[in-house]
Amino acid sequence: MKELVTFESFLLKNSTFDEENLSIQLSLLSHKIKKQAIKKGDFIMKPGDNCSHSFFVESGLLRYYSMDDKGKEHILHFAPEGWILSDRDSIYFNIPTNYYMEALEDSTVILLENDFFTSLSTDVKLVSAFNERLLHNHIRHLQKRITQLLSATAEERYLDFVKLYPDIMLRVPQWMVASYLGIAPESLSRVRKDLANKWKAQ
Amino acid sequence: MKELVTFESFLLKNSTFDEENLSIQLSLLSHKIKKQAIKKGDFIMKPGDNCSHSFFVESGLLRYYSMDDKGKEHILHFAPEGWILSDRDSIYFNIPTNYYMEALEDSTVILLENDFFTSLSTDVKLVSAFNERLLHNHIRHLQKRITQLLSATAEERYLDFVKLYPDIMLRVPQWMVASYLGIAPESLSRVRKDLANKWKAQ
DNA sequence: CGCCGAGTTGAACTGAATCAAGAAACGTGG
DNA sequence: CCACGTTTCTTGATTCAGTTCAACTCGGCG
Repeated sequence: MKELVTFESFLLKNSTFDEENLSIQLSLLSHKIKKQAIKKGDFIMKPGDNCSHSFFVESGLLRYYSMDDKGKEHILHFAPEGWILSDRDSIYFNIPTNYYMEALEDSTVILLENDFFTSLSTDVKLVSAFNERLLHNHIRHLQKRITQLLSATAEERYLDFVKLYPDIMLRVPQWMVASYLGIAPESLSRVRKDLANKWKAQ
Repeated sequence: MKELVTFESFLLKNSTFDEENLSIQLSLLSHKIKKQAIKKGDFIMKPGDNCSHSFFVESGLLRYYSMDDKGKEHILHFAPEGWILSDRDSIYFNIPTNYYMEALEDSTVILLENDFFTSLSTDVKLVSAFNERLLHNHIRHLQKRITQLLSATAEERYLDFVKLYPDIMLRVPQWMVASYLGIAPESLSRVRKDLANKWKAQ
């Protein structure tokens, strides 16, 4: 079990909502905020579902992945505490999702209805600025991933991964990291062995 | 030279702006709307630039690419007429871009200042809805690309490419398509040869 | 005409996948 | 707390998709 990242601190960090007002609003809305405990191995979304909300991960760890026509899993990203998990595509265009969201540890998430943020503040500008920030963060992340997949070798990708998610290597089975990197589990094992040898040789 | 996609029709398709108002607003703003003609081979953005606007491609074709540390180009996407070209990352977080934007044909683009859309309509909700739509389209596109890079072979990627951009294969040198697909130009040549043979054999 | 960039083709090479087998770690029930 | 089966990880041998390098063709263009 890792530290608990409060939803409030997340909102403060990613928006310009006034601190006091936000606190008040959150307590007023407390009955509307639905928390959900998820056991390791459980799914909160599966292909075909029409995704109507996003999830804020308060504690634990989830993964977001798809399955290709050959039955192979591809992990798009991990969502540890403090991250938001959502299929923007499914929500926004109102189409069934192609992705799985699975808990890799016992976790608690906060359900975010689509209209949740608008009820947080009457200031439309603030709300849309906040939403925009989330979208831009998402885009940034995706774009980095593409550049990496286009140009980096298995080893480089692994090193980048460790930088991005320093602790996740310790929290999930290694084959999932391989799935994230888009390489075979055996290859990751070898990459790590080579790096260890290089390290010793120095 | 291909057809000209008007900026107005683009706006109408991607927003809920009222048709008449939009028309009026656009003519009122006509002095603020800057068009730019770009000759084939010219750049409208290079790494290090602080990108302060987006570009709507009215006619012609551009490419958006990066250069890795080994000097290899990677084309993130093409932007034919009717597309918007922007580095969201650079604009939003106000950091220098890592990308090139180059005209592959003589083109005309419309410069979109960051505050342009807000001046289009006083209705904040409409403007932010429009912006959101663009962002979601972008995310959708990026996510597809990642899934594809993770799971598809060179041949599958090429077939997907032809579906997405039916005519671009004819408008740009083949090695650029290879760069978009993340494969060597020789490989693309072979993929196409194999496909041609399969086709004949049927 | 001769040059040059683009595309093709062949041959050798290589990074990573696949297949297979064994070792280690893990969880569960007795 | 141990024993057992299951999953994960490692290692080796082999294969394969795609790269690299080099030679050659073709079409345009000064």
